[in-house]
Amino acid sequence: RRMFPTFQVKIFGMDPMADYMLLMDFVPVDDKRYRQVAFLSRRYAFHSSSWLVAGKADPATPGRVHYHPDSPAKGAQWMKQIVSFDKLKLTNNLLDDNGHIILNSMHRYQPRFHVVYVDPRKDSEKYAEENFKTFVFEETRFTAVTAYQNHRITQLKIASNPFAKGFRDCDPEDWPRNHR
Amino acid sequence: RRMFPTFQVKIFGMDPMADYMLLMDFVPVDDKRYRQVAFLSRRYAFHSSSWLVAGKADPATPGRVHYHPDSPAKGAQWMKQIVSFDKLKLTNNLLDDNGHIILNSMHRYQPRFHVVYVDPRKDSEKYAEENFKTFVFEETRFTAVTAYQNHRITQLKIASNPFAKGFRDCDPEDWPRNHR
DNA sequence: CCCTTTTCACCTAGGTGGTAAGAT
DNA sequence: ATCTTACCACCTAGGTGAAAAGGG
Repeated sequence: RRMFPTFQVKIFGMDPMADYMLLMDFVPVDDKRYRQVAFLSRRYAFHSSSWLVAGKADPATPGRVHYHPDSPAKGAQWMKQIVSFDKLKLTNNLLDDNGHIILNSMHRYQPRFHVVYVDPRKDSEKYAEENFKTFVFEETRFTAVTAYQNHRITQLKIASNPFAKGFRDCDPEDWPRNHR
Repeated sequence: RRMFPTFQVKIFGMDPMADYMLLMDFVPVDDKRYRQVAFLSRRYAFHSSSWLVAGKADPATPGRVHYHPDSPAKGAQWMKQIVSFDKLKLTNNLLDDNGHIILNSMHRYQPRFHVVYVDPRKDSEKYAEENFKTFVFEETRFTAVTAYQNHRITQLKIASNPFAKGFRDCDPEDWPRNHR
């Protein structure tokens, strides 16, 4: 499924006339597997708001990368507006052949953003190191799940993802009019 | 609206490692404007199956071009499968600002297909002429209309365009089973 | 009369969380 | 008990010709 909210960046400082590839990958934050504990009251099940360490991380195949579908493009094009990775999809299927990013459920991940300068020189492979720059935003870390473990996350997504509009109690557009 | 059926080409003979831009444009077939004649019976209106010349063509602004959205891409990528221009859209709105191809209704057009080799040399502008090749398939000529003038064209489109499935009398998939 | 514009029901295509059943 | 899978109703987004209304 798609990652939501979408990873978005505003880019400055590129050479407007040069070509760049933009891509993302995901690295494990730690070597742990997590789990949730549910409290059972007489009538409802609640999930605790924090994660417990459940043991050592599951083995992972080498991480895939996701190229932004507009790659390659000129610096001017990338800088013109916010770059959105909304086509990026995550899966827990180790045998996936759709090119989606494979993550282990109940593990913590750090999204990474990479910029590759497309070097026009013939022996560009030699300069791979210097034509490559990685950006990490720690606030984008998350725990991968197959089902939401926290009701407030569910509500946040229902409220903000247009495709989940069918689960909203009331239309946010009407809120100022119908409520006070 | 989209052009349907879609213009599609199978490409051979490119340099697999070189970059190419693929694009289309439309040129008038002649300097004429056409019209239809309807026969009126007691109960129905019929259109004749041929076009009458109705005068000299309307003035036209310089034709726009449509770049295949995958451009630029490597020769290997273009040759791998049939290239389909299904995103190309036509309009009769002279003030269109969606980048669609502008055509005059009731005029005849010849689609053209162009291949541009992206020359890596610094002074590539000098070689523009030789890096450019145009292909014309006369069987793709058509008359632009705002409403279909021929019932068989309508039926052909309803039968073959998935988006018009709602107007089909019976599902072509079921045909061998439900009919004989 | 002939053609164009606008709106509409009906599709394709695909992204949501809910839910129930399944797995360990 | 905890997590995963498969399917579903309900959305977004947008491509169809029909039909009615409009224009010259």
